[in-house]
Amino acid sequence: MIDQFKKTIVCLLADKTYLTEDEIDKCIEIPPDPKMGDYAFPCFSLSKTLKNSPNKIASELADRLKPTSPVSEIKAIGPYLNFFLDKTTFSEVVLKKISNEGNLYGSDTIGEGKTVVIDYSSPNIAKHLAVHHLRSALIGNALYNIYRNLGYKCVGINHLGDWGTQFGQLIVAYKKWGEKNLEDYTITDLNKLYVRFHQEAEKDIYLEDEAREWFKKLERGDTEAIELWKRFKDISLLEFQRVYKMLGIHFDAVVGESFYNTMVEDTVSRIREKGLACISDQALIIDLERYNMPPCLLRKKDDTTLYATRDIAAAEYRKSAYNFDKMIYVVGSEQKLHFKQVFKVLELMEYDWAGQCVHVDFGLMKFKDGKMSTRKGVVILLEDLLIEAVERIKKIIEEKNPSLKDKELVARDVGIGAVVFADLSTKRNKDVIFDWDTVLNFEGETGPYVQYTHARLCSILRKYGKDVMADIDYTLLNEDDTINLVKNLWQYPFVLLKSAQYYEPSLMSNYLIDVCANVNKFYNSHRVLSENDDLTKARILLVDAARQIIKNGLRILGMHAPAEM
RNA sequence: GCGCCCGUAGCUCAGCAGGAUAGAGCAACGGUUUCCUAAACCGUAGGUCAGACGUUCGAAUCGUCUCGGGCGCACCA
Repeated sequence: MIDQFKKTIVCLLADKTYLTEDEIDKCIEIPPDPKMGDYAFPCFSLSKTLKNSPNKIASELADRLKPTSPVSEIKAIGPYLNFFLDKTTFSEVVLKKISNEGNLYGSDTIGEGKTVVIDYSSPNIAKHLAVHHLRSALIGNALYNIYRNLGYKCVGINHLGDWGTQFGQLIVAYKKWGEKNLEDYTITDLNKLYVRFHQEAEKDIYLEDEAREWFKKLERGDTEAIELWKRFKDISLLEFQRVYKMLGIHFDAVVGESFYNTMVEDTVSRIREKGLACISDQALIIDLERYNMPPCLLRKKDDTTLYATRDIAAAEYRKSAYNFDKMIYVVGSEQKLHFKQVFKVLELMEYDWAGQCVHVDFGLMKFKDGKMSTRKGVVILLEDLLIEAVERIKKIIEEKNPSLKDKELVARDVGIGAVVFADLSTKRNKDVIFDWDTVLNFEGETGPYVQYTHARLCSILRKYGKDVMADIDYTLLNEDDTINLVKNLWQYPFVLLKSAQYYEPSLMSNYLIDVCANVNKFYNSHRVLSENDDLTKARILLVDAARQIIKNGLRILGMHAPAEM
């Protein structure tokens, strides 16, 4: 979607300057203070070519440009040429558009006919989903929603870590210390085995060799190994599913690394045929020294494959299965080098789609006193966190709104929403320190704040009880804070586009905070339902539009927007 | 050692394809409820944008270096 107001200004300027529309478009800014205007054109760059001071150029342009609707005034303020929109026309265009498009407002068609594959969550099996698994799942899920709203066909893939030496480790641990019948095992039991393996392996150096031996058996299809592995996987999936459901995370395909086991052979052959591979220290590698990278390992000296090998095979498979236009890997930044290597190998294999692969990385989640580690068993389980959040919300509901219906449901929406929003509200490349108080804070810039604002707006509309009409007297929406809110709502589609462009859901969560701050300011200083019918109608339309934007935005982030809370 | 990321208020963060006086929230203090949900709103206080140099009409934003923190660098994923 293009900003039609900005477009008008660009056209006006293109007519009176030497600059192209594109060049002007890039320069146009929004002034820091709305009193200065709605859009601004800085004249610094023109001052060089015109050999005149920017202030003078601005005032000369102000004289030469005639404001035409929707522009009501063009004024030079210092070196800036500032444009004022006619408030009435502006509000009418914006509010009518939102009213007409409703749930679809902000959607775009730029992605029509294109497919984007998104790989997210992708936890290792036999371990609990813990808080540090949140980021990949939530960022990936949000990107899925963002791209889908822009018209792309999305394929969400949960690339389970269900293959690798660690399953050799688990088999060894189970055979040595497994007490119960495997039927009765839970993920907690598996986790204990895993932790125990690493404890014992520090004392017994042969344990790792034994584990590698079992993984080799697994890769060759040994019945006992497969049997155990399958059970481990079933136990894990059952628990994962429960947490994904709570979080509202959706996948189109849950396909683990093991799935590519049969394809790895062919992948390796193709790489060898291209003459890319060589043997080094008995391992099969691709030397990447020319590209300033350490080698990419395809096969260990015991002949088993590594995750890089499987990632290459998976990429090939996904290209043939989905013919994507873009493939996004939502994986922590500690794997940056890995993906750089994998993408380079795809390029060396002469796949023209290698450039369509993107690693959307994100910072580590740590505790105050260090990194979370499943190996040491130092984690907070995701499910525990979610349950705790819901419990705390329940208490607050009892306190503030005891007569609320569907308390359980609302508590879930708000409690889980708080966790989701907290995670999505910092830029993804920053490391985050997990802190219960921060995640479970429900005041200020939080998920509950956004949901609460939405609920208040719904409440007004409920009390109003009539249909919302778009044919209102737009001159009534002329106060500063009202117009600011309308301007803010107008930005939604551009925020959505930018979130996609930068793979950055936090742009959306920060935008929603901004909208809600404006809504609450408006709410506190203007009475919506009043004796004045025309004014009521006008404000109701604005309330409904704001409600719609918040709802659309929350949906993008993967959150619910309860009508009451 | 080499490479990548981060460093903005006491804390958590926004602002970073250079632009007009560096913004929020939390915590602190003070105020707002006969009125649409006070999970809200308003106000006070809080800053050498890690530091230095450079590019520029202009730098929190770009470049170089230093310091501090994180991550990665061949048989784990």
